[in-house]
Formats: sequence, C-alpha cells, structure tokens
Amino acid sequence: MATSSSGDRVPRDRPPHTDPLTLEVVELIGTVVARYHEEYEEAAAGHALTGAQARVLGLLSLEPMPMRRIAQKLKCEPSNITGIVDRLEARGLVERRPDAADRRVKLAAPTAQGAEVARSLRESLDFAREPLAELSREERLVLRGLLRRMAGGATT
Amino acid sequence: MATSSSGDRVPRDRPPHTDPLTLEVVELIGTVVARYHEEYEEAAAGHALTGAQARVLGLLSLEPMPMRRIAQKLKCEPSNITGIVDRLEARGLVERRPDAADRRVKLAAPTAQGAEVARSLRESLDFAREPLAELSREERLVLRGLLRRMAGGATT
DNA sequence: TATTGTTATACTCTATAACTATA
DNA sequence: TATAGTTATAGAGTATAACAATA
Repeated sequence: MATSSSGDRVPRDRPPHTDPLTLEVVELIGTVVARYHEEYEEAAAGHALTGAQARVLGLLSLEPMPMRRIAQKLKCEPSNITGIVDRLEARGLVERRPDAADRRVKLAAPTAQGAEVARSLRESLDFAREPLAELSREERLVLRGLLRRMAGGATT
Repeated sequence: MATSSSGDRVPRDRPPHTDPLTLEVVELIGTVVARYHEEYEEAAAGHALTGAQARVLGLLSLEPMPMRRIAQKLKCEPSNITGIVDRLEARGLVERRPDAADRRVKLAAPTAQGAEVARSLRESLDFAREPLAELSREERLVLRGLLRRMAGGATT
C-alpha cells in the first residue's frame, strides 16, 4: 500500500508536491489517522460504546460541562447531544446535574463508573506511545513542531 | 488546549509514559487526527457528499473494484456498500459494470465526473503538505520512519 | 427577546439476517 | 454448497425546525 517505498534517490527538480518522500509521508498520515480511528472504535466497542458516546464520555471525564458546550466541542448540533447523553445516562456512566447559576443549564458529568471507563478507554489508545519512545528527544522536538503546525490553523 | 507547552527542561527520572514532551506529542496526534477528519468532512460536504461517499469515491478513483472489496477496504459490511454506491450512482459519479470473468460480480467505477470530483477532493486535503515542505529531508526521513511504525502493526 | 435543552422529523451509516443469481 | 450483491430491518448519529422553561 506504500506509494513508492521511495528508496534513497533525491529528486531535486520536482516541485515539493511531487517529492515522493513527501507524498509517502502524506499517505502515511492518512494511514495513521485511519488506524487511530479503528483503535478508538475498537476500544469503545470493548466497552459496548459507540465512538460518539466514547468521545463524549472522554470529554466529560476531563471536565463536566453543559450540554451546549459538548456540542461545540464535538462540532455538532446541540440536539444530538441529548440522545447521546441519554444513552450514557441509561448506562449509568454519566449524570445530568443542575447548574446553580442558571436553571436552564444542565451539567453533564461522569459517574464514578463512567470515570473508570473513560480512564480505561484512554489507556487503550497507547499505540502511538511505544514507537514514540524510540525517538530521540531531538526527533520528538521536530515532530512536535510539525504537529503543532498541522494542528494549528496554518492551512493557508 | 496544549498539555503543558513543555518548555525545554529535560525530565530524566520519569517513565517514558509521563515525559511531558511525549504526552504533548500524543495529544497533538489526537488533534491532528481530529483536524484531518474535519477537513475531510468539509471537503466532502463542499461537493454535497457524506464522508462515507467521499471515501468510496476516492477509493474507486484509484482503481475500480467489486462491491465486496470496497467493504473490505472500508472495514464495514458489504450490505452497506449497496446504498452508498446507489447514492453515488444516482448522482452520476459512479457506475456499476459487469465483470467479464464472474457474472455475480459488479465492478464499481467512477464516471468522468466522479473522477473529477475525486481529484478535487484530494486536493482539498493538502493541509499536511505545506508544513511538511518546511522540513529538511532528514527530518522527513525521521518522520517517515515513525509514521511507518505507527501505521504498521507495531502495537505490541 | 434571547438562550438552554428538548422533541419531532428525515436522512445516512451501520450490523444482522435472509434472499437471488450465479459459481 | 459456497459466494457476490441485494433487500429488509433496527439502532445510532446527524441536521433542521419548533417547543418549553428560564434568563
């Protein structure tokens, strides 16, 4: 599935877009993204959760928050969160609490069991750490710099 | 959202799991994965396609293939592909062709318009290339090595 | 009047199981 | 009998629009 396994020749006269090494790295990023999702779905399924449910639970395990903000974090419509939290609540993993300051707001928070599931879920996602550990500190710094640029708004 | 923005201190006495630099890189990978997906969905929506439809179209644009193999590539049940290809076919982006060798098989292939949409879709996903271009060849080689290990089966 | 969460609706994706036409 | 694709069904995620309670 690798594009060209681009040996060691250095193509000097191509535009950067066509550099086989860059192309392979771009493709590998796609592969890693796919693998990340597979692992995430698998880990969620291991707890009889869907991906969306696992994401919400993971989010709440960091910090309880109003329904509205969950939707903002997940970049979906608030109306969807109702059902997802409903199912998590039915499973005893999440609860809705009133907000003292604003009675319109409901704060979603993980139960003790929910927090435990969230922790277990996080640990299942370690596939990136092992290969990372083999990198030197300098290599990790290069990687961090690259990822920061890719994560940030540097699309332009 | 960055974990600690871990300056430049070197923590020598921690297990690799807790090294703040590694932790930040792991978190950044999650962020990049999320961004990758947002961009993909946005690009698909720009052509009035769902993510699944865009993935199938992209796959077929590389090589026409039987319905069954699409399901294998997408890691879903073959029955789902019927509907997705139905909708792509209704849009005139994909067509079903008979397989000369086996009359049970239907080969899904992009139309000229479908190939054009797939090409446009691919170009929308360039957000990784620009920061990549700023890396030296050596840095890209390090990155390739890491991604290969993360992409491969090196979970254990 | 504006906002929070919910309900109602419709569409897509998903897995499961049963069906058809080939092999 | 086994396989490729389909159909039927049910559950879940998604967006849109309208609603109740509260601000």
